[in-house]
Amino acid sequence: MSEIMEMLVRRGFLWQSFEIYGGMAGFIDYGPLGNAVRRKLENLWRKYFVINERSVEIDTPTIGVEEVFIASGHAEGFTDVAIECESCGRVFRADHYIKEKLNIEVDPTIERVWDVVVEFNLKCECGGNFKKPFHFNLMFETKIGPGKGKKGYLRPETAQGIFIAFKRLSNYFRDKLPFGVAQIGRAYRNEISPRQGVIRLREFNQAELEFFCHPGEKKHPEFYKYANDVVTLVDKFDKEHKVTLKEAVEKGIIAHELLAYFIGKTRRFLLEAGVKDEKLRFRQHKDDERAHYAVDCWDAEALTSYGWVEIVGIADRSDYDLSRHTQFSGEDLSVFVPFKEPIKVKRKKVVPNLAKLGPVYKDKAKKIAEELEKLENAEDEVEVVVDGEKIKLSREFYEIREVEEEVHGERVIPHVVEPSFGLDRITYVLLEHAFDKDVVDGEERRVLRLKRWIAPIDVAVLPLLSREEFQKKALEIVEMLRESGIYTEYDDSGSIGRRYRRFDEIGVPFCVTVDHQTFEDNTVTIRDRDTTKQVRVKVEELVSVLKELLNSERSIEEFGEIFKA
RNA sequence: GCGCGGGUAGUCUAGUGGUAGGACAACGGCCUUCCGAGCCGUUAGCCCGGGUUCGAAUCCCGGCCCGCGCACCA
Repeated sequence: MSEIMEMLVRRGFLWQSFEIYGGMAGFIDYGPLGNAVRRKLENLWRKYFVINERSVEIDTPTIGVEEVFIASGHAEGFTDVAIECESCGRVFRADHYIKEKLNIEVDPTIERVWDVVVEFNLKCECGGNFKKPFHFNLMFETKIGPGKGKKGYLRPETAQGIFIAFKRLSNYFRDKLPFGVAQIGRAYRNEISPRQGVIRLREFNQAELEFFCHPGEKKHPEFYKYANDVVTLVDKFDKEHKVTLKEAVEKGIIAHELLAYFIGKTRRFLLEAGVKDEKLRFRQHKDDERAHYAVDCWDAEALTSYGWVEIVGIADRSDYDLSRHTQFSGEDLSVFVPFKEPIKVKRKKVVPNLAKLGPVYKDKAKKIAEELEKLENAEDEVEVVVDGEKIKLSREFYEIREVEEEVHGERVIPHVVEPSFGLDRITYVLLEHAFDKDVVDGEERRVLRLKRWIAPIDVAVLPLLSREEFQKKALEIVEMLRESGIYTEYDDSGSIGRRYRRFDEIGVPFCVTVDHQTFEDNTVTIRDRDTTKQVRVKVEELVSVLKELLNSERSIEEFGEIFKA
């Protein structure tokens, strides 16, 4: 295990789930410290992608009924079977491969595919033999209700819950595009081989924003905020660019402004959380790498000990999901978009001649007229269907007129741009990027240089000596800090140096020490995790000073004289 | 899912068939005027199951987990 993972497990950030039963790959527990970091990260995400966006946050079930994933495309081929070559290792979708090579339609079951492979002695393109076929759908299946139950799946992304509820959400926004809907929650993928610590999990935390826009207006009014940010981009041809987002859009590296906006916003978010700028890049998916729903996709990637790791995916899903759910549910998921000015449109209109229709068709004449009016255009003879009866009408029963009409808007299926964040991976990246060593008084020190605001514990209060009067005073200060909402720990075990190291290792930004001078002038020292320097401040000012320090990256030296013991 | 290598206290590690040992950490005490000090004491371990054997941490089989490579990652 890497040094950082060893520390994270030992000190209570996270560990493997189900340990006492032997563990299970792909699941982790967040311990006291890791949970605090992830929660704080979630709140920062809310600040960026909900509060400071035209967005709302919802919460939908983690189990979805089968229909959802048939429509979304996730279940497609859940009975599909894959075959893997034992010499070159390539994997094929079995039914497709058999159709292509043998022109045989085969039931996609492991048994049938294997029969065919054996019977026809089917080989890989490289000449190698195939191993026994296996299923490759990665969704967890479940049954809803007793008995046979209804088939459901654990969601592989939070996004579908948003698309399903689109009509309600659009109504909430009074059908005004653009708008965003966010969801933070768990998602599940039954990975074949979870690896790399927390990087690939079977149950993981996502924060997703679905930002719905007019297909012709993939822009954002606040793009100017990030337009001049210089970002590292790797395009789908593996070409690296260090350019401003404005240039990237102008040069066509990024397809449109809205994607560029979210790349910029994502970058600012990650930097504020503590991802190192020099270890961050945005990489465009290659054409064969994109998910079935995406037309363009940029990943934020962070450099870690595992290499470059995808931590955010920013995809243009176009109208894929809403169209599919329209098609499968029969509900109209389009939005009426009014034009700024009604436009006048000339078109041909079929006008029934009731004076002729009436005498001939009697009581059916009215219905025939209604059908005629629905027609877009007409030749010299048309056929309409009334009450199941086909009726041919010649030109004398209607006129074709060129008319000018006012059109006030159009119905569009919105497109959606989706920034999707893997919170577990980001949390890990923050911890790894913060993990550091330096030398203090000739001895190596491990220190977790988290941004102050995201540290799981704000302050540790330490009596210099484990004597009763020191402990009593320190505990009074602990109570004072806790009452003011500062997450405070107390520790009187071991020498002062040992305790400083303990809190350095888990990233506590400040230690407050009660020493002899405290009893003379009611002052304590504040020690800075990153520099190990100390300043002396009055106990009365401690809360306000600490709050200011915790909400900024200001130096402790602004708040008191440097104290040298 | 395939191949290779691993799994001994909280962590790191010694132990190739015969009483499971150490270091660090943690906890209690003594000491102690600021950066992993010292002394005394305490807690705590052979991944799980089966087999071979008088006897298994050790050898064999299966499983689980971890690392690396391949594949997968919608």
